[in-house]
Amino acid sequence: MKPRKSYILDNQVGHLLRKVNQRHTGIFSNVMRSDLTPTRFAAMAKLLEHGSLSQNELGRMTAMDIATIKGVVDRLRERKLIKSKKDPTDARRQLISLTQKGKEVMQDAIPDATEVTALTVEPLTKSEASQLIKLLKKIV
Amino acid sequence: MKPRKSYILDNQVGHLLRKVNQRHTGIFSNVMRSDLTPTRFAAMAKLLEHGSLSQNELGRMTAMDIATIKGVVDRLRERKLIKSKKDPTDARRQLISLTQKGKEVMQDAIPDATEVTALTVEPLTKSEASQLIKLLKKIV
DNA sequence: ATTTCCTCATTAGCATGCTAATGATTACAG
DNA sequence: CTGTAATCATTAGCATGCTAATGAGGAAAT
Repeated sequence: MKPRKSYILDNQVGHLLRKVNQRHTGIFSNVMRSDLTPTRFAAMAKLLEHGSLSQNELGRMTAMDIATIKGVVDRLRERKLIKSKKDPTDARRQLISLTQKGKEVMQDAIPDATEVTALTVEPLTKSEASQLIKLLKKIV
Repeated sequence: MKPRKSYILDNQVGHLLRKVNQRHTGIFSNVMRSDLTPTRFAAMAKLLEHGSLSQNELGRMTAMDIATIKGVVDRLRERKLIKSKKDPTDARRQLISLTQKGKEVMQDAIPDATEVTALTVEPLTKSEASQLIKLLKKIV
């Protein structure tokens, strides 16, 4: 009879991912000087790159469903980091873009985010870090 | 002058971790037949292993802060999967343990969870999967 | 032009996850 | 023994993240 392997929670990929993710968001909130969370930053980074996007497009690019991105957009708009207006060519869409203040915030935030990444993989060698990224990309 | 490397969100470890985590929780909710989320399952797995724990201990073992574990414990108790009683030797503590129903649920849930892990790393070779776990453990 | 289908956005509800404030109890130092 | 510190649990508030239901608007076929 084959003995059942015991289930060790701390060896499971899912549990490890959750914990590593916690570590990352902790580092993020320590290092980031602006009032940005990882998701807010992600949204703004995509807006910086693409200029103007609908909420749906922004959600897809940042891997947030439409309900989640709406909350993020609402809070960024409250803080005057983004603005939205009706798409003149499609009345269903809200076109979102960075405000001037939003662009300025991103100038500081991007170096901070770069440091967050460095600190997150700090226990790894350079080669291990790029291996990790390679493996993560493979299972995204 | 050194040109600043452009910031590509999709290359950042944090963003990748968030997306891989999403993938994992999606797989989890598809595969798991019981009404369990990853955190509920984690709590029950630790209780199965250790028998009886205070909320604080359970939180530490599952990497949940005390506010989060309380919500999880409340919902598991509502579903009669765990029970809690005052610690007779320390009036501050709530001792949590699995109910009989909770133990039975875990008998099905553990094989499901094992499959969740397998599906999550399914795009990787065996060697890549264990490399990933090794790297994640190193930065937890 | 009408029907049908698809897309976009909003909303409600539930769950996870954090900080901070509070109160109760225990442990420890003097 | 008493005052102080530490631990445990609860609560409130904010943010992320999902599903499901709804409604408004656009696209395509006949």
